[in-house]
Amino acid sequence: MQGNLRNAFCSMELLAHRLASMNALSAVEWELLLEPRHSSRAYSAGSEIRDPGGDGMRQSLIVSGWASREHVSHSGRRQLLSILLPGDLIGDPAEGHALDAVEIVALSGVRTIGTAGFMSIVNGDADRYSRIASGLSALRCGDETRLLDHIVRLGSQPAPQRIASFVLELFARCRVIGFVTGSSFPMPLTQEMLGGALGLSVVHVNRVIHRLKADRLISLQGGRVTIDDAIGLASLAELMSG
Amino acid sequence: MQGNLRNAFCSMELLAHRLASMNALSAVEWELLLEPRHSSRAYSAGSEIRDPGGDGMRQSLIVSGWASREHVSHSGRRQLLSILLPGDLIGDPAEGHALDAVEIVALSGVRTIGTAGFMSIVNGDADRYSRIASGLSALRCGDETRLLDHIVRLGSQPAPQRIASFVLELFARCRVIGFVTGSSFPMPLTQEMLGGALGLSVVHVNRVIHRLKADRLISLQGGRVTIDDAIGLASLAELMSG
DNA sequence: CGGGTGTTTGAATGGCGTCAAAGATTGTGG
DNA sequence: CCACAATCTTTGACGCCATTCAAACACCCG
Repeated sequence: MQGNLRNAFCSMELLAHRLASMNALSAVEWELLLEPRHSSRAYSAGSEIRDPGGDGMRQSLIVSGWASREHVSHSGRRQLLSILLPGDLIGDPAEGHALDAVEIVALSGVRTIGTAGFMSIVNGDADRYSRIASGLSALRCGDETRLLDHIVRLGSQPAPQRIASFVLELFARCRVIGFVTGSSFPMPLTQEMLGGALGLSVVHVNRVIHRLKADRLISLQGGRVTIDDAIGLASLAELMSG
Repeated sequence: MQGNLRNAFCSMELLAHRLASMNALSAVEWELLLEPRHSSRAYSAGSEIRDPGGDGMRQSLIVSGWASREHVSHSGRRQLLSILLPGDLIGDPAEGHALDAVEIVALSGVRTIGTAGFMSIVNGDADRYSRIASGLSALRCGDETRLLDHIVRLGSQPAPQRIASFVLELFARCRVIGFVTGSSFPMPLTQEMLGGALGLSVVHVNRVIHRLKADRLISLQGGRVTIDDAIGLASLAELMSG
């Protein structure tokens, strides 16, 4: 994987690895996935990831950077509905999934590649690309699971548990895409973004994080999280799919 | 519709009306939908709606009563993820939708009819039943939208707004299935269930409801909600799909 | 070096949960 | 039909979790 990292910014490598880890892929499928793409696009932190020309560019794959689906309420409050990592897919708003109709914002600098062509190829030959297709639907299912987890977090957990379970979710997702070194992973989220996702104020996020650090559960530095006590953190989090 | 209500307990009439209101259905599709079913099953309040024999009986349609998808955390706290009304579908847990893998509990007495056979007929002849199929996928999309709304509620709204937007959601859903008379509709939910759905304690639900009544926004009596000031309630709720 | 963004801390307020107990309602069996 | 149990609703008191306001502090970048 080391050598392939060079291609990470113009290929679907992360997606391929995620799919392969669920279902062994055929040679033809690998070929389609690793074929170099040229429809890359860059977004600066804070900008919206949209489909400017209606040409399907919203249907894409995140190859680097973090983004989030979010809802801005009438009062101006921002609720982050879900976090998008490298290797995550952004679907077509017109395709009948509510998740894909929501505004998507780049949280850090983000680079994407279009997947409209790829998707139509996969859907056009259901036999040849059956493993990819089933893998894609499994990824969707994972998105839905995270949505449910988030409801449980917001509805029934106090702030420390919310943050703990959220960090563990991000940890697990980063592990799958190979972003974990040791027991630490990058988390380019400001405390304001964390608050926006978890329904907490910036101030309180800060205080709770400090408590978690004081309890030697996690450490934070330079945009990286280190999980110092995985067992303790997990027993604090106690979430459904944890 | 009056005369058909007699059949409501052994047919898919409510579902048919929901589908027809989105997409005009062909005669053949109407025929399939209104064909009498015999796989009815009854659940008492509080019992779990499951698939006892693995014979697909979990895949069903609610014809009467209310149910909820819920998650019971390790500490015993119950979080209601979504409410299921008559005319709502329960999917197959093995079919790749996280929502259908969650425990479902009857909130009141519930009657269902199996839909496994129906679904395989629809999926087996995509041309003949295309409007039904697209309608079913639209219903799924609506489920997903409600999930997102719920995240916004739990994450960014104080108790009065949560209850207001929740009541308005139920009102809109009841209207579609013809359960609204005047500006009131049945709501067989205890305040404890409301709290479980909205992430609030029973006591606080009670207090906030009283405030809403004092403000002449809603009234409650005999398991029915009456919306006294729709505009005021909506302006309080301020939700994304409201 | 200065400005902007993000982090940290304090103090005060209030929303909401918890505990406890008393009505009100429903349903059930004698 | 009444008595009783069980469930649900309502109310008060109290305390904590979390928000808000405010300001100081660190960091990054031009």
